[in-house]
Amino acid sequence: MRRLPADEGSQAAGRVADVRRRNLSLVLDRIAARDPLAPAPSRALIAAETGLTKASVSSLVADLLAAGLLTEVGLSRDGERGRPGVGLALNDGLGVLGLEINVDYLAAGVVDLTGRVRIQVVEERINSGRGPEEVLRDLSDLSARVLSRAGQDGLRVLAAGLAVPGLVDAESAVVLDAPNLGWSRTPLDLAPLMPPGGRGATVALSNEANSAALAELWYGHGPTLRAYLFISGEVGVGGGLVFNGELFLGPGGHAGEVGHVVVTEEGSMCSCGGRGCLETVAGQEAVFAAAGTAGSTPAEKMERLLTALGGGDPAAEAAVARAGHYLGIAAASSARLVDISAVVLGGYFSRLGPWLLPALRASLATHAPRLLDTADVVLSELPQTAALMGAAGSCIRDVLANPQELMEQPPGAASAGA
Amino acid sequence: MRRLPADEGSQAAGRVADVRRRNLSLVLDRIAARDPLAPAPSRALIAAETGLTKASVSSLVADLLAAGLLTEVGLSRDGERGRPGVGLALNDGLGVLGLEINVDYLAAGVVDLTGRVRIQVVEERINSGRGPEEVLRDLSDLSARVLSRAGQDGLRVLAAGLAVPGLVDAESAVVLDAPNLGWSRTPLDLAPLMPPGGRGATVALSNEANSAALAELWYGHGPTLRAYLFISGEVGVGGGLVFNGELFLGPGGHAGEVGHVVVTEEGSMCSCGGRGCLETVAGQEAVFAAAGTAGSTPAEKMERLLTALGGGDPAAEAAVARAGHYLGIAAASSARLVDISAVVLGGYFSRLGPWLLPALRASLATHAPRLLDTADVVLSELPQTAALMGAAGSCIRDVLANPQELMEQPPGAASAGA
DNA sequence: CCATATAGTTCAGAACGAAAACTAATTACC
DNA sequence: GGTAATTAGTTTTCGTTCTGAACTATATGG
Repeated sequence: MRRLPADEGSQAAGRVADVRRRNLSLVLDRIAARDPLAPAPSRALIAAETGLTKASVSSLVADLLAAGLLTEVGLSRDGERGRPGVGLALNDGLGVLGLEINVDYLAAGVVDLTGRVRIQVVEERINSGRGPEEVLRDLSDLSARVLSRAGQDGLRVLAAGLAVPGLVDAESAVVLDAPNLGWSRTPLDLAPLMPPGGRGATVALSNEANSAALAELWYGHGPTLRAYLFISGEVGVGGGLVFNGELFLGPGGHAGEVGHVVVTEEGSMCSCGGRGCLETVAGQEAVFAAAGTAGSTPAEKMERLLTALGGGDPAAEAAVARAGHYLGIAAASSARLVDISAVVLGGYFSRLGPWLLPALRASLATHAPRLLDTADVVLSELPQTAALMGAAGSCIRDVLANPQELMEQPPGAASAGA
Repeated sequence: MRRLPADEGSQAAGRVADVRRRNLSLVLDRIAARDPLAPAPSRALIAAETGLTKASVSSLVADLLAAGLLTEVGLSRDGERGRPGVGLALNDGLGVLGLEINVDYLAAGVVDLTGRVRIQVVEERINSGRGPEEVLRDLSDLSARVLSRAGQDGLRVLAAGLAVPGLVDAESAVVLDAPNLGWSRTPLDLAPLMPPGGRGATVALSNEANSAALAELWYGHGPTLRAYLFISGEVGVGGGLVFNGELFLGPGGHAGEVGHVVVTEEGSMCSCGGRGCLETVAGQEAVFAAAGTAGSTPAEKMERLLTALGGGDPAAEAAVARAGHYLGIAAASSARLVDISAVVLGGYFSRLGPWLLPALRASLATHAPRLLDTADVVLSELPQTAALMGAAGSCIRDVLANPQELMEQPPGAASAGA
């Protein structure tokens, strides 16, 4: 019986040092997970929460302070007796660069370790049909502007992430298929986008819907949901599956493509070559066509559709309800296959909520009756640049999960790029 | 922003001893993953494969030998120069009990640590409609017979697993919903089924399709597949998702319910209360009805259907092709949502292969055109009791993953149950 | 001022894997 | 047959990490 190579090396030998890495990350997580309004946790509190001894936490915190990841923020007085604890917080002088290429805009921003978007620039620009070199040049300019402002604000930028509207291979930084940009099997030269002095070798490439799903996890409804399917309505219909606080990418990295779930047997041809995909009945083009919405750009059509809906236009209402119906079918199937307990609608779906949700809920009730007892359908409340926030957030999680990489070189030493 | 309780304690503090547990398990895995025909690996080989030092492997193996999990099996001569290594193998005097309750039979068996089914008894008996006490009593008798034979064969039985055709809550040993048995929210008293002297507190309860999917992983096509959806055709249609050598249960433990993926908008009512579920068009009843197959039991109908198919009966062929068509739609949707690269058909589907596969492949080609380039549709070759093997296999994996539990008490000491 | 309570540090101890030196067992070659 | 070469496995020493207990530090309450 032949076995796959992946079978062999899947597990690495455990070393004593791994325990340190895990516990460093554990301490950081306890501090990062804290509600910003709550008082900053002390060493003693972290010890009690994690099960580590006070001695261990002191040692771990000392390392993290030395690495510059944490800062001590005064005494935490709770009015109790005894020595007050010293509050610990993530160093908000550290941040990561988030980048986004979308069909009709480019965006760059810096998010600090606490998750606050400190700097953000969006540039409207139709990118569909433009070549990757051209687009990356523009993005690089935007990035340079943002990084310059970050320097002025005293922010050290550690890593960078880029979200694009298409399937990607993150390892090799290749856009496998981005029909709405017209890119296919397009390798991206991301090295020039890497902020100087950043740790790690390159910019993390991700799918836009996946990143938006993660933004929802960290900055949106995520903390109240255990498992959800994020459905992103842009020109195409993308998605992301989040389970237990983690994005589920699947073995090949392409999970969550809910836009190509089959929802109707006799559907029209999809850009993926299939038939009956959700995208063919709930994508922007399909809805605009069904509603009879005219306009020169997607944004313009969207405004007109909203106007028509506001005015009670029956064709518009029917078109959106039809999209909701099929979204419900896709959600029902997804819930059964992967056991999600919520659906979050993002992108243009979130603006259509009042007209979309009734049909979606009715459809769910028909096709997965008991699901609505425990599951929820909610609208995303994140801004347009959710994908940027998610791409940055991934980098932040990465830093917090591997703090030792920052500890090897003293925080003052700026690396000299080759 | 409210956070879920699960958010808090999800990570446990790392301890130095965890490294030991992980490495013990790593060594066991290297030995267990070995092809039974290949020579038994030596300490030195394991060291080279795992990246551990020879000293560490020696120490780990010494513990595992002392715990009775491993045995030394003579010298491994490869004709090379140098001192020959001592072959290491799993102790085949240790086994686990696998149990299965199905609609028309009960089964019990003992599988040893190497994965060989050493003892197995199947008792045909229609269980639908019978109460759980009655069924468990019969199963207990069967189990006692099997355990007695195991004792005669010198097999020590460490743990037990039970597969049932329905949704389960494994933690609380409750069958949430097993429509084909007529059980709903039925707690099972599994303590009496636990083999005396076994480690662990109770019998692991699992879903039959999930367990069959795991049996496929360990004893069927699994080793050659990276990620697959197992679709089990019994009275109902069940399923299991396997990624990277692990069953994906989803956050609530109910993932893989492919039988209730929506494949047709205007389908008939399903037992789950929904409409258009795969089960309503590819379940046994639907296919028998469409084919016009008569008979008093499902097994009898199945034989007649196969006879009709063998004779070229157009109604039978059309009925099975129709099932294949909808299986293809479900597979296409699943592939997009969770990025599987193969579909394995089990249960009664595997016997219908020649008539099912062409329609299934055609349907996949229509709805997910590029998928067949990289993905595969294969038939399970496992016996009827695949779920039993999978339930036992889970227990074996559990033992191999936590060998320290066996090391605390010397192998001779039989525990006295309360 | 002193008892009490809580926060945080220091230090010895145990568990573990890494590295290197060592012993053991076999083959190749003269 | 004897010796060098080669590979397997063990022993010893060391560094890392967490734990637990003792200790210091800093607050409140009378």
